[in-house]
Amino acid sequence: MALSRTRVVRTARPSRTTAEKGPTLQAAKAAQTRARLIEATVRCLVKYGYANTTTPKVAEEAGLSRGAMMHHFENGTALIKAAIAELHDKRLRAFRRAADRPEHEVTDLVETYWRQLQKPAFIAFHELAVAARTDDELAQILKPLQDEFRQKFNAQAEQLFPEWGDSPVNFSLAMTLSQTILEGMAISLQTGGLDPARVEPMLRHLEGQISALAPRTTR
Amino acid sequence: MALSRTRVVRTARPSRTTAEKGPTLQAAKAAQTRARLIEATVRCLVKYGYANTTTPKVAEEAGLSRGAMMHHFENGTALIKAAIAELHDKRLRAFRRAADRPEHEVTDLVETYWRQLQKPAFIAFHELAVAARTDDELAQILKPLQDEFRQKFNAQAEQLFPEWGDSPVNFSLAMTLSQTILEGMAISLQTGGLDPARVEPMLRHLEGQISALAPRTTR
DNA sequence: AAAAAGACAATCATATCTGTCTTTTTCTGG
DNA sequence: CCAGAAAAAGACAGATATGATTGTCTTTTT
Repeated sequence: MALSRTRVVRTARPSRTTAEKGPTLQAAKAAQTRARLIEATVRCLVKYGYANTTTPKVAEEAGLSRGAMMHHFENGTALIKAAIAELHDKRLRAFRRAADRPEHEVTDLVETYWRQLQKPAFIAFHELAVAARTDDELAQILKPLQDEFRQKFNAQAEQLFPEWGDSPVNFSLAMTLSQTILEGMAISLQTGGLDPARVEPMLRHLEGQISALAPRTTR
Repeated sequence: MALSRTRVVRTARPSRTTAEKGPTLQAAKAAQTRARLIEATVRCLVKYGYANTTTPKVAEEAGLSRGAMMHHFENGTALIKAAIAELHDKRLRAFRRAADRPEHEVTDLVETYWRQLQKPAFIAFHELAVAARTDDELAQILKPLQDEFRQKFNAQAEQLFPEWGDSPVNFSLAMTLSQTILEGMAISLQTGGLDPARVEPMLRHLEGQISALAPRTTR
């Protein structure tokens, strides 16, 4: 996609006259089309990778003409930004949903996050993260979101297992361990050719490690 | 770079008549130029990423004209292939060199591989691995090499610490654990925004884990 | 010294992506 | 029912990468 090659200072579409009248009606369908375009963008990120996610490809994936697409997102950059926001919200939403479940085993953290990482959203996110390494503009968008995610990840875990508050060192280690192993496996599974048979043993080992690091072994 | 868009069946350069006479001549300078181009390619992979590693960029990085470059590597694909082979050999060489050291602590494996992963070669390799996910041709080149590396990695470790031969389950786990954690950290350090302060504790924890998995705790 | 081969440089033609602009179609509300 | 705005489609020009071609100079080889 190669974020923004030109820096045009176009005024954002004025739309809806000056009188911000009724909340809206028919134009709510526009939101649906925007959502469709965003989903298509994510699909393209997974199928073609960031570099080959071009505006024609996204339009085709969404079943729309490129012109129509540019009507909803004036820029290819705007599309990527919207997709990133959507991806980020989805990750946080899925996490909060999982945290609301009644039962809370210490090792649930592992299983829940691992399931997360199996979804296309993570592949798309990693694709963006890799691209951001050599794309400053992308990096500036992504970096804060990554930090926020890790922070909320830890906050969620801390809230879920308050008994860990006494040993922050162990907690920090358990978090980094979980994130590194699980994300590392997810990436290796896609790119590095990690043997899928090795996944289960690793998950169990990680669970054992976390239990060992926990102040009170819950099981 | 977008590996090979056209499939030309060009005959390989005949060169040096039929009589394979003198083994060398002054045209060994060509090899030097080829090496320079390959190094430039790796540098570009690190600086610009795979997608933005274009033939003009490589030529510029090497201080050569694009035409001259195309003389040594008829294809952009050929250049990438050569760079991959070089990267692979370098990884294996560095590993064998480390294995030849006199002292062999169990945890040396961790330190050695971690040092490996800090070098640009790994960044370049990961850049290629990610691109290969959505590029079949690249994947076909890379996959066998990745498998070979992991196999030799394990073989090296097995040879270095023969006492592990008795418990293959633990050995397998230790290997996967090491590779996943170290590679995961290296990637997160570049893309995911892993806090560098977390690296040291993780290394020590991993070393502890490996020692615990070893049949005889060497220390 | 002549001829052949290699190294290097410059240019051309094609394809694709990008952003912008113009035109057509489809509503929606007075 | 019809003017007007939003949505959709299409057309266009600028930029860039790629492979191929051509030409020049240097270094071997004969």
